[in-house]
Amino acid sequence: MDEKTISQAVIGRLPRYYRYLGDLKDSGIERISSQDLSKLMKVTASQIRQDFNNFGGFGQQGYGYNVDYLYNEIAKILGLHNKHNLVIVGAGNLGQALANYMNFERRGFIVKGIFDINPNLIGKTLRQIPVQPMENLEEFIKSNNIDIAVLTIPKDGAVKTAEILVKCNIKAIWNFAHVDLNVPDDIVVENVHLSDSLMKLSYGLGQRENK
Amino acid sequence: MDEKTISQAVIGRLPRYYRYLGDLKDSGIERISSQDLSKLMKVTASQIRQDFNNFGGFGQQGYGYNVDYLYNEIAKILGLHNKHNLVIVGAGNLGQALANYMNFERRGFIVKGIFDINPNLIGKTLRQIPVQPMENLEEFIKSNNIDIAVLTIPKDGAVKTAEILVKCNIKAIWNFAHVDLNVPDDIVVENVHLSDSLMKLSYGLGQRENK
DNA sequence: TAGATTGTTAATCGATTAACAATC
DNA sequence: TAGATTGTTAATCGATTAACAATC
Repeated sequence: MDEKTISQAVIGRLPRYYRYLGDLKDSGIERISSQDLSKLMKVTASQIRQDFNNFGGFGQQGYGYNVDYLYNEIAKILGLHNKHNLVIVGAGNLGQALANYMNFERRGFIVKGIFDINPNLIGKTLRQIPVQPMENLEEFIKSNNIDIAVLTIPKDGAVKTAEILVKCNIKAIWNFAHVDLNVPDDIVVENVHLSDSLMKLSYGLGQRENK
Repeated sequence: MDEKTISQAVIGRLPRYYRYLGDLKDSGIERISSQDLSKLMKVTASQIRQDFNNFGGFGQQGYGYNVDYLYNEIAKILGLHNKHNLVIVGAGNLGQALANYMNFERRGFIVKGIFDINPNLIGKTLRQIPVQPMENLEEFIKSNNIDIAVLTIPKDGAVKTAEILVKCNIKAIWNFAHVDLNVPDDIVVENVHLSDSLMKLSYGLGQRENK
């Protein structure tokens, strides 16, 4: 059941829809029209209807969209009901922050292992999980059914680690290193380039001054 | 000197160009053609030339682009030579991670203050900077020439804090909370929605299974 | 000068918005 | 039934790619 592929633009908007629908659900709102949602989210109603229709009609004429149903359908599209084992590579501040802050477990992402190169961190535990030395990574991924690696280490380490991950047939990499990883096409890579984001902010500040 | 406004698509690509040019510079490479850069970055040479021409011609026919010059011009466009004072609101793991990991100072972003609501954190220091209670925030921003607030607190706190920030005439907000902040147009907001990113990765994994 | 490569115009492609018929 | 609102087609807009003349 491989329907026509959906554009990245659409996929990129789904999490935001999901967030708003979750809020509506929490406020006990049962149904919403594309027009009302459009006002709330500051996008066009046309875009909302087009986006949802990529997946084949979640609404009903004259009624709108059922919030609960739509919320759930988007979760399905995004694969949020699936469970995935993951490892965090890099137990520094950022790795720790993600482990604590992301609520991975609640979202179906199970943190199975944490790895670091720094001997001072090894053996410490983060949310009950002991930090292991990098040498264990390859073996651990292979024998623990790990789908995802979160890379929260500096760029040189990240490139090297990515090579190991490829060897282990990792399925996805959530990459926080400031580098583009060169991995085969069938590995899902999602980049979070924080410094890129900060540079965009810097640009915005510059424009602001010019006015 | 307010030239025609540049599309977000172009601005969004500049940090990546900047990163690659920095690497080329570090490897001692002096000049590069759009074609060679295109191979390296996996974008079309046409796009590269179009992008740069938005700002008016950084290259030279028959030669290409001077790496050092281009690197510097992009830095200027992004406003990376400017200095900005900032505060971090939220001294939890993520706030700490950013303070340590982002190398703010090296990039012209000066961390002037750190704030938190948690009494256990107040008084502790992060890179020589004491964590202050939230009550001090408003006064501190006004009297310390703060341009940017980094929001690393949960969503309810973030919305409330944004209101305070607006009152203080903050110029920009780097928002890590999972919520869209509703602030006046002249405030630059750059969002980092980590959970959105993770959902996109989840979608990618789902697609992968279907093949 | 000849070769290389940009700057820039024109063509194409894709994404967004508008409009409206279908239908609840 | 009449009113509301979707699903979907058509029109518009903007971004990307291709092509080539200008020029170093």
